[in-house]
Amino acid sequence: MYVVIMKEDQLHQLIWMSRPLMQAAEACVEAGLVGTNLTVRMRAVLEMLDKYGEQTVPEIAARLEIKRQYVQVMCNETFASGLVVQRPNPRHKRSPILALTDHGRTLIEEIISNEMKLMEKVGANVSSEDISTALEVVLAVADRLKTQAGERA
Amino acid sequence: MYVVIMKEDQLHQLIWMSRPLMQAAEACVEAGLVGTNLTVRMRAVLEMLDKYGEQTVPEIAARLEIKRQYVQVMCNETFASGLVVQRPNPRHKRSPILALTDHGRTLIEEIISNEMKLMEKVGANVSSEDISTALEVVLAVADRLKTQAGERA
DNA sequence: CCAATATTGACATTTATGTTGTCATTATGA
DNA sequence: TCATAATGACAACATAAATGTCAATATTGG
Repeated sequence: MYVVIMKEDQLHQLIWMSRPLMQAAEACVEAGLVGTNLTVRMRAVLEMLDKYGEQTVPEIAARLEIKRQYVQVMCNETFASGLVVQRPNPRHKRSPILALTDHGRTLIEEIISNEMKLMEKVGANVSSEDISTALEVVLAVADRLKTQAGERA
Repeated sequence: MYVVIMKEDQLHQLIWMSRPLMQAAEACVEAGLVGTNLTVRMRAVLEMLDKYGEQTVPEIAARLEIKRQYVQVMCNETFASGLVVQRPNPRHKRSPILALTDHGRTLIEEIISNEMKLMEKVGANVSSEDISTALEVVLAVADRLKTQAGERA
């Protein structure tokens, strides 16, 4: 007898795998941070600055989709570490632009480079095509779910 | 000029989509619980009982991969709601087996059925094949990441 | 059968990751 | 210029979960 696994069941399963996936990913990131004096949230700030360039606290908050008040705390910590400098913001005098120092850039790029090496291992026996497909699916599904969640709220 | 997006970058992106995906999914689940007097964690307990049959608190904890002490709290709440009964456990006298009441079963199956309807919407323009592929990729990646995280710790 | 060991429920404390609310201080823009 | 918005700073709260501990059983190897 065939057991037909319906599309909806698979989608449900896919979506609920996101939690263990995230937890495993965070555990790996955390492991990669040992010895750097960085916390996961400081790493997140550095990553945003490296990926999208220098920016203000509210901008980072928008990208991370978490409240600016909390991002403020994260950024203050990161600033205190000396990996980031505050530069005057021509667009808003009270809100400095955060930028990586050389040390900060070197550090975050090294961390991300190590994470990429981990990605090589993790994706070793999965084809590029399948990863592309998976990414497309997940992006589409996340987008739809967000819309739905927004509508119901 | 072509911009070649490397496999590793896509995998990295896929993995980090798990956070927003999870958040959107949880928001949808929460929205579906309005009017039921259920919390998200009570729903999780009911789902485990519906999916894997009657079981004890430590068993549920193992499946959810969270500490038994917290699952105990979740289960006590659920028990208090009357959606679950405690049955004597022949294998361990201090640890009763939790089982859904008829009302509990009806309720959780209705909730999940509604979630499945949401899945239909969300997956409307994604093919079954692509969803299968995505699920396989995500399962494989999560598994590998867990192994990695375990090894480093 | 009994002693050593493990399991479980119950409870208290602590931590991590945020959210929400508020205030004073600027900035901005009509 | 004046109403409104944005920002940083701070406090309070919420939630999910980990951690530690205890007493009461249960289980199991000798």
